Amino acid sequence: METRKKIVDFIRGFVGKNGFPPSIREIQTFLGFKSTKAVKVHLDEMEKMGWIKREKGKARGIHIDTGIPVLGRVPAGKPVVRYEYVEEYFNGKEWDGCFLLKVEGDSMNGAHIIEGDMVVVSQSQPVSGDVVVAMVDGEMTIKRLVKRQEKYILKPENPDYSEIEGPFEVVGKVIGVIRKNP
Amino acid sequence: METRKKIVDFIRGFVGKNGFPPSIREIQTFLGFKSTKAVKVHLDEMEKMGWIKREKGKARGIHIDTGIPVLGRVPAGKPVVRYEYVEEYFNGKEWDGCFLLKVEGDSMNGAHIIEGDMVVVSQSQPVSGDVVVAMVDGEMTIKRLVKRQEKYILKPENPDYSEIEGPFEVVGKVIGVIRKNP
DNA sequence: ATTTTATGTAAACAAATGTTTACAAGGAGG
DNA sequence: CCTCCTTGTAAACATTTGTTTACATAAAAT
Repeated sequence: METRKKIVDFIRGFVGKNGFPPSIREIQTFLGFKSTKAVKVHLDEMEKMGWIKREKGKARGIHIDTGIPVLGRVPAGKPVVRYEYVEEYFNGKEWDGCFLLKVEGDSMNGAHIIEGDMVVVSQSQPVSGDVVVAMVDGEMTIKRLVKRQEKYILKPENPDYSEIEGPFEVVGKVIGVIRKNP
Repeated sequence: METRKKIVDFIRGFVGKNGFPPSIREIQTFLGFKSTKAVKVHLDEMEKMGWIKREKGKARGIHIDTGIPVLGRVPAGKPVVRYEYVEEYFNGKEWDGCFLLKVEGDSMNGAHIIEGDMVVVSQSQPVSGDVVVAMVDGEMTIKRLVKRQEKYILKPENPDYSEIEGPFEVVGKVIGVIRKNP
């Protein structure tokens, strides 16, 4: 494989495993080089090409996209993860500052949110139509917030459940769903 | 806030923002300290308590759980992210080596996988009953793999679609689902 | 009151790590 | 053949960064 591809792979793996990027000498060792210079030249080039970003002078100051590669349409054949085709990585960065809540019960089945799912909750102001987490009688519940006749109500997506008009407090807005073993 | 809580918060934020952990001196500056010693003592203590892990001697060698905090049942009131209550962080590490595919169409609605979802695909051997990604006629599709009369077929969860018996190749197993704006 | 402990300052020290300079081997192209 | 470019070696150099030693201060414990 081409040296620079090897390097990005190595960095990505290293970060995934250790939580921090490798030093230049660690990359050197991985490549089997006998000097740091060649590695530095490669990194400089890779930075120029936008493959990585760096904090000049800082130890292990490499920024790299991490996360799960999002594959679009792969030109024929099995979609093997080839970084040439990856335009995007999913790493949950858009969910910074949020928290997860595990879903119990089936009241949101209609919205395709099922028991065992984890919902990503953002503590931002929801609007009518949003799925929200609300406190009702000291219990947390996930429902859709709907404005009806100048009043907000909680509407389950499952017709077996009834609407909640009575006092509730919106905790946050559901901006994502994670399911672990479908 | 207590100093050590401040430190974990800072490290977590720093890693989230920069992709690598802070140096001791950067933590020192954040805390407004005038010496690195106090920080080191705190880090030593935090390591002993299992809050963090470290690679001795390595620059920025701090390991810390990152990701989105998973809140269980919070004792009354709004679930504010207080690290005391967090036992778990979601960071997608269990999905290492997988890739994501965007779902088009509604053939998996019955399994609560809908258009726009991203499925996490593992290239491991699926068994009957698993949701899989398969190639049919050069097109990728998501269906449930079912064994029927000693033969494997692809079964959509949506009754509007028909089963596929004819030649197909299983690409991988769907082991997770991510939905961005429910 | 005295000791102990926790926490921090001050100043060096040593190791890890990024950077630079000088040079060599090999291939591409004129 | 010769030059240019790429890629790598070799050896320092400079900065960043973890570690250590000696001491100060305040609160808690005895």
